[in-house]
Amino acid sequence: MEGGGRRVQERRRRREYLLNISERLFAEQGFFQTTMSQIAKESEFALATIYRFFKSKEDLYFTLIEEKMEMLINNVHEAVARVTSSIEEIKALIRAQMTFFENHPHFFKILMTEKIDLQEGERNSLRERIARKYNSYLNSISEIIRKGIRRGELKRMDPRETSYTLAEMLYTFTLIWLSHPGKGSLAARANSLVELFLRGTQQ
Amino acid sequence: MEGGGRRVQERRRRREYLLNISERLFAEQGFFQTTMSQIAKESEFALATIYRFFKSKEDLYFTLIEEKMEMLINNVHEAVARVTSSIEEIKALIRAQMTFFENHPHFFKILMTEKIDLQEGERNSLRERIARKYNSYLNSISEIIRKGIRRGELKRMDPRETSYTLAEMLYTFTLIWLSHPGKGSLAARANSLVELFLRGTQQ
DNA sequence: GACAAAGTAGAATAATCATTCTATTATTAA
DNA sequence: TTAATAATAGAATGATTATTCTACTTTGTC
Repeated sequence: MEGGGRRVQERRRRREYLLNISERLFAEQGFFQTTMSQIAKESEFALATIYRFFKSKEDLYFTLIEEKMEMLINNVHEAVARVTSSIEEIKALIRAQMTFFENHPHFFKILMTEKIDLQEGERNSLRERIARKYNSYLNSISEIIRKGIRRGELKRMDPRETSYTLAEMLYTFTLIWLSHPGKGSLAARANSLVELFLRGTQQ
Repeated sequence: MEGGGRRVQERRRRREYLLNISERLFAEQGFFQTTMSQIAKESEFALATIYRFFKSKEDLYFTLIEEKMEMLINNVHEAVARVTSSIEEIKALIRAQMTFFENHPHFFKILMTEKIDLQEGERNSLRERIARKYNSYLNSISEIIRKGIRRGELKRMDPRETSYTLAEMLYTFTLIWLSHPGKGSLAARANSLVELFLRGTQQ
């Protein structure tokens, strides 16, 4: 990922920059309300230059989602691999994701926007690639839950339903935390979520 | 709501029909990919006729969301009013919503699409009206949670965070249930959700 | 039957964009 | 230096689409 001569590296840097600018605009305004000229203006690239990096607006959009999603999945995998018990795995999973979303709030917003379409199967082939990736991400959460049940650390319940719910709870906490900044640390919220997920709300 | 002469009633019926067709199209294709001509063709109304009922495409879109949201809120309020304990209120809330989404799956899809924008404050004044309504809906859930905590039926926790989470869990269960039809009854799923929310996942 | 209101078809309008094209200007490797 | 490669500005293209307009038809009311 780091290799290549200076030419190649600079090109990669520019591409990265373009992706970041686009990510912000897409997050703030949505796909259809963001125009290519806007991206050109804000990134200070010429319109034609953008098309040297990406085939189309859709290509740009889905590429940025795919690359960030890959980063997220890797982060989660690494964090989970460092611990052993299922409970610890769940905690690691939650913390890794919250940290990632904290550092990439624009991506979080885009992911929340796309989520519903990723679960249903849209015809768009670019979206399908991402949908597959998103599902593999959900499946890896399911796997953790399933293992927890097998080990007797968790109750017997539908692993898919439970893991999707965990993912959504996590999004909710992240959303609230992101939209009310400065109120306590991220880790504190992570612990509340773990509590809620493991032990529920009843007195 | 039922009054008016035949003229008025027929007009209302046509308006209703138009809203239903639009709802389906918006749910299937999203706001920007759905065109007014498409709505005209599918509803068998003339393009100009649609503009007799609604000022603009946005007006049509937001009106349909607002009216359905009002129905949802009313249903939930009525269901909750019939029981007394907090636990029963939560169960009633969950069942009422699931029933509603089961009967209005297109609205559910649209609501999931808009949710993220409703929580952040978009500039659009039509959307703001809905955002207010959506927040009052979330607040009424918060109120139930808060009361449960006060009564000692629920643990002490952040009521807003907890209630938003409950709403999201509910959406998740509904989404899974809707996309895998025929697998057991709705009520059964409602009970699983209640269990998960109240008692958590840990063995 | 005759006037008014509402509905219709379809063209006209006007704006917006994604994408491509052209001609010009750096930048680089040899 | 020089040929090639990439970047640029900005206009041209081509398509789409929300909205309005016009002229015509239906329907209901008196």
